[in-house]
Amino acid sequence: MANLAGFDLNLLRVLDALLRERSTVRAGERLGLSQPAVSAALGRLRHALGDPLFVRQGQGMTPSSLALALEPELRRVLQDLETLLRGPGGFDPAQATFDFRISGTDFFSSMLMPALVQRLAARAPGVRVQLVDLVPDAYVEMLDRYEVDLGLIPERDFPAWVAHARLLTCGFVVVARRGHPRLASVPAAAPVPLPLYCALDHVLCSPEGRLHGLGDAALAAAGHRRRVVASVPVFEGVLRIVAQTDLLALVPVPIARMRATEGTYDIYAPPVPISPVHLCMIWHRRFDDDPGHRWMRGQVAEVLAPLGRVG
DNA sequence: TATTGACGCTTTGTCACACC
DNA sequence: GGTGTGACAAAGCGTCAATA
Repeated sequence: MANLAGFDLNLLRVLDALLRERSTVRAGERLGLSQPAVSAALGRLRHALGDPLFVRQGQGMTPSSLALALEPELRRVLQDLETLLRGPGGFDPAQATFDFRISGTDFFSSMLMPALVQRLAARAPGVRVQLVDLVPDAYVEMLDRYEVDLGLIPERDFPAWVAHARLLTCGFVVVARRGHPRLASVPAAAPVPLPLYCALDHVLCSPEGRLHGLGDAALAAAGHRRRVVASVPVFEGVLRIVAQTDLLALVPVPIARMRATEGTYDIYAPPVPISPVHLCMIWHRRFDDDPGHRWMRGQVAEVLAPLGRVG
């Protein structure tokens, strides 16, 4: 392995870009270098670390086991270096250049990303933001493994090393396709009669692929049950299914309202009270005082603030 | 003793091209 | 379509002497 005295630390940025892109062409684009420059840097990395690091496979580069093993620590070191070089309190969004990964459902793809991207373009053009799918039951671990910088999930208990802040409280409504034959006598926005609600089939959004959710718990508390016949991992899919079938769905108020003007479905109140969900952002405490991270948390909170308590 | 400028070597970049 | 390599150019860096 290399020693620090003779090692060019810029090579770590190249290794990071190669691990992210798995291609010398795309790594070059990410770094602002030509493909041959990345190839040469990879050659120097191979020599310094005594490992091939990447082997060519088809039209891309596959990392070696050593490259994969280095990845988490490499990200941490680069993050620390950025923080160090930025200096205390010296964060300037207009000059900042970093990537920020957020994990969340497609709720945030609709309710957060458009406004957030617009903000970044105006205030921090060098910052790139990525919304990545929630990996079921691994939200917290992804923070620890440097796979995401921020998680957007329903509030619950978190480990001590996870910091969190509540963003909004979100109620739920029932949606059904416009012209649903069984709901003709139910006025829009009125509660769906409980017997009818339980008699109809349902679709729900579950990134984990579950066939039960909040609605089932609320019904069970009232001594009733419904039949969920489908689940999809995104709300967009739920709304499309609702619009094209006789299924009902329970969806967050902001999502329902956002698409209501399209006229493909109507909105009703749930037949039983559904406890609102507190959505929060979570991050690793090692980023508590990171100026860039703190600034991004502020932007996310500000974008979602107008939704406030909905429903 | 610290700073500055000249000089030369080394490193790293791009371009063009061969190869897989 | 993508990677690796040779030729060449530019920039960076260390050394050394001159100077304040």
